[in-house]
Amino acid sequence: MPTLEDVARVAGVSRATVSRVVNGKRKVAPAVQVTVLEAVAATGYVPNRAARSLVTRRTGTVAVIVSGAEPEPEDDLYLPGILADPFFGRVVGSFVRSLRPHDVHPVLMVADNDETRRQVESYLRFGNADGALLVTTDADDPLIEQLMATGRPTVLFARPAHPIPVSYVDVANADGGRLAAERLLERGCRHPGVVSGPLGVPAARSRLDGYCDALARRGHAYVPQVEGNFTFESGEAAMARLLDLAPDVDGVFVGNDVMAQGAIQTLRARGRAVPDDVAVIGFDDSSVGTLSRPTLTTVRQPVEEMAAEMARMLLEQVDAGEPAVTSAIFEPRLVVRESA
Amino acid sequence: MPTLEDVARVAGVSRATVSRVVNGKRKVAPAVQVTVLEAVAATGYVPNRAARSLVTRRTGTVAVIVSGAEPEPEDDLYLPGILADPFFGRVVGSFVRSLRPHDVHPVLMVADNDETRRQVESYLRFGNADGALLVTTDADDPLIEQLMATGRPTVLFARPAHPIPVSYVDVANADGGRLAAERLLERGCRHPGVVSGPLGVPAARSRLDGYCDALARRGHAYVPQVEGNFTFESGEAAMARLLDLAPDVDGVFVGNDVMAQGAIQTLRARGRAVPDDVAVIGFDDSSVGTLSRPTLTTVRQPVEEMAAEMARMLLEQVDAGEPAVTSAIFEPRLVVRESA
DNA sequence: GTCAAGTGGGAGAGCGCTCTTACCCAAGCC
DNA sequence: GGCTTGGGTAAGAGCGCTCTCCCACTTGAC
Repeated sequence: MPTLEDVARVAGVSRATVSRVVNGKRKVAPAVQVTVLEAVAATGYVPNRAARSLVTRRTGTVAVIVSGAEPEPEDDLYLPGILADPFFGRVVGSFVRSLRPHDVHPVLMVADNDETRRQVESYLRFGNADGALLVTTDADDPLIEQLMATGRPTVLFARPAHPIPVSYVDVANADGGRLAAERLLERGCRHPGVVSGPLGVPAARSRLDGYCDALARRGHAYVPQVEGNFTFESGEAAMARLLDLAPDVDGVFVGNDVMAQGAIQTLRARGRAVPDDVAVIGFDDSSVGTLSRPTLTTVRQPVEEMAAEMARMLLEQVDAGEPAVTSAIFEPRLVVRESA
Repeated sequence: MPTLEDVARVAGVSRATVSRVVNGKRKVAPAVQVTVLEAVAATGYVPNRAARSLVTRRTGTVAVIVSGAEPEPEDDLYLPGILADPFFGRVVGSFVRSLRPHDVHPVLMVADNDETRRQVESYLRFGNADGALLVTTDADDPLIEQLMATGRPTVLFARPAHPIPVSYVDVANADGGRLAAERLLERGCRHPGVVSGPLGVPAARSRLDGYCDALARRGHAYVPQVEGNFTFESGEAAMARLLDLAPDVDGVFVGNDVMAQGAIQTLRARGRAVPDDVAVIGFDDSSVGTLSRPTLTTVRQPVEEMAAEMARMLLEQVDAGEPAVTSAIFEPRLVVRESA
């Protein structure tokens, strides 16, 4: 494995000069630069990350932390639900793509209990990664505070539940609700209803509020509303309750796609055609929406763009050498398919 | 940040002794050991990975490589399909869990074209990771050979298409086909058919063969058979062809769950009740199977266990200091739900 | 022509760790 | 009693890199 020393010898200059050329730090005479570059090519030199990291205090890696409540020991699957969600892969894939051009690599960590949270914190505190990208299912995850305490740059996916000086990206959830409302009205729905996510989750609340606001502006003072918990089964059950509450409902906005599938199932079971009798709009544009019929009209978060922005923010902070507090909010988009 | 030096000073011994205690390499007098351990606790010392890695030539990280054909620039999603598959998260989550107790961390890399494959190879070749865990959708991925060439330990998920001296884990695909056949016969199916995956894919072929073999043993000399390509749409289309080919079919084994969803959709559209008129069995136990009605009976790969075994194999090879060639085959399990 | 300022390159000191070598000292042996 | 033996510790040499001096040289102004 060739070292700086080897390159220096071949190029007939000192180690320091080679280092300067490789890192482009200080001015080097063009002629020397060419010689060095040739020597690098000739020897096949690649900098040793460990050695560089030892002196620069930079690792060239960032931690991608997947966090959330401890999983239930259901079946033989012992992982936080988010890992089994296609959303996870989309986010992570986008991270990889965004970091690669900067020669930064993501180290994956899972934090699902106090012990693992502590490990993650210590990993960062001791400089094993230059920063953290946190994807958590829990808007007031204790890990957020712990990461702040390490002093490393950190960027979250989704706004934290409580005000904390930390960077994040998020989608304009309320606007998503508004898009759904407008679409339903446009289709001619006269009796819109809603199946919201758990109202303790800020995102779920915003989607609901945006939806109801938009409807109120068009004269719908009262919107029958039931609450689910983002699972298929809760979607089935919530839809059943909604039908009991408002039998004449002809359009439903559902807090996420998985629940929307459940809702459609209930509608089918009760003999209501989708979208002709009842139109359904989901949220997320997860792949389940295209793997069933009717295909699901949904509100899409630009997940890949959001993840790319997280990476960009983080690298900026890492370069600056200290955490900053910024945010970016992305506009959701209505993806019209068959269900509404 | 405390260093070995600091600990040594507090404990009143030399750096070397502290190092010995921390790494448990050579015998140290019990009394001294206690003193050192106390000093470690008092200072909050944690070894610096970069410094250690510089001298040991070990990084304490392994590359988790997701590979496959270059994705189509469809919509604004530019990622290999596998990343958006829940399967990916299950595998990766299991890696993290298995590596963590050994203080090894996974670095995620995506290789989807020649350029990125080259980068991954170079990353490993230059010792930035101690080994590689490869999850590829392409059984004769060129990356396999490239990884072998780096001389780093490598373990694959799924047997490579061509004989190559490399370690892998796999599921007994043929046994999965057999399980499906037995289940259908047990239900009383008289006219079993099959929608296979692409026959160029070894796993798809084995599933088909296992299924047909088991049926042949029970007198079903001829099994109507059509081919799909693992997508929902191809499942819909293949099922339609199968119905045309064999209108009396009353049980179908489908090469994966996503196609099975498509098949069920076609059956429903043609007025065949599932499972009463036609029973359907999928393969994978992906989450889509529980997000629709009827829920899908399927053949489950023990993905988490398989991934854990990959990690175990890799660590063993890393410890041994050189690649080895071993394999482990896991038995699939039938998960009986509503569709068969 | 002289001197100050500016520019490019070299020397060398570490970064924090491991590991080999050498040393010390107590116990065992003839 | 002097010697070996061997466990246990200290000393110090790097691992490959960056970065801060510092020196040599060029340039421009007076």
